[in-house]
Amino acid sequence: MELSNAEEQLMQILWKKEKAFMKELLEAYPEPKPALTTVATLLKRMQDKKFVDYIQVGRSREYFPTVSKKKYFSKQMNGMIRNFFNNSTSQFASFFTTESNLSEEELKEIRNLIDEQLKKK
Amino acid sequence: MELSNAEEQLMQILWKKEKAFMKELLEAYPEPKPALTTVATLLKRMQDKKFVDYIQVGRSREYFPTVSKKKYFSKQMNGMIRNFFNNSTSQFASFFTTESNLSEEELKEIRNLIDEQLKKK
DNA sequence: ATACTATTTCTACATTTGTAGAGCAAATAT
DNA sequence: ATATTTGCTCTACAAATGTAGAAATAGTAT
Repeated sequence: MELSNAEEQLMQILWKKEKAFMKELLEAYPEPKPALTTVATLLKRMQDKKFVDYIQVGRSREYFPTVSKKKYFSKQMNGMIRNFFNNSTSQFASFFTTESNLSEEELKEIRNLIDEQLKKK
Repeated sequence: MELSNAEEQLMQILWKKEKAFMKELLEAYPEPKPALTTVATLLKRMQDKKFVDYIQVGRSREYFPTVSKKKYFSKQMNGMIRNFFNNSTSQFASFFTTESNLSEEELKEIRNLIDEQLKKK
């Protein structure tokens, strides 16, 4: 089961905070903030989908993500690469390299990263 | 307005074919194929959303995408980069370079592409 | 002309999603 | 102890989505 948009937005907040109480989540929302019950509903659905869990701290719950941002992101990326590049990661990389309008500095920086990766091989 | 999942799947077919008649679209679907009317509904909604149009060819319609795959893809990518990398394309590239498990050959290939890009600057 | 075929459009309906009120339980302030 | 606050669960409801039947349309084969 995937996250809906509203759920993903809340996930972003949770990932940023790593863990948080209801109150903090609400505070983290930009205006116009949703009703507390709206967030509660989203949290519950996210728990059902196994993306969020909590620990009871005193009488309140501290929520936290059970799926790392990195892992979630990777899954999303793989989905896109599958759909748009026939599952070829390098084909995606090519497209990205030539179409993303990176600056000279950025390109150099990435080349350095690639060199480092290559060293490890 | 964004495309829903079912709509996006149909878009992929349309992008691949560039243009197609109803019959061809249906054929392109993997089993189990949806009902023809389901595809018709999706097409109509996609027309409303301005992602698809058609030309009348004789008595039948030849559908085609009005948004290129490239453009659509870029928009999706930008959304992800915005949400996951605080809008930093190079930060995304770093992550991708180090986390994507590209092979040595692929990394070299990409480095070459980057070099070519740099030459243009 | 008549029947058959291939859409198209309308309508329908179950799910999922976005949003939030009502009611309730528990902690806190007075 | 009583009122107030916090936040959880239940319930609700509109909008979006996935899916498709029924009816209308318009060529095509006979």
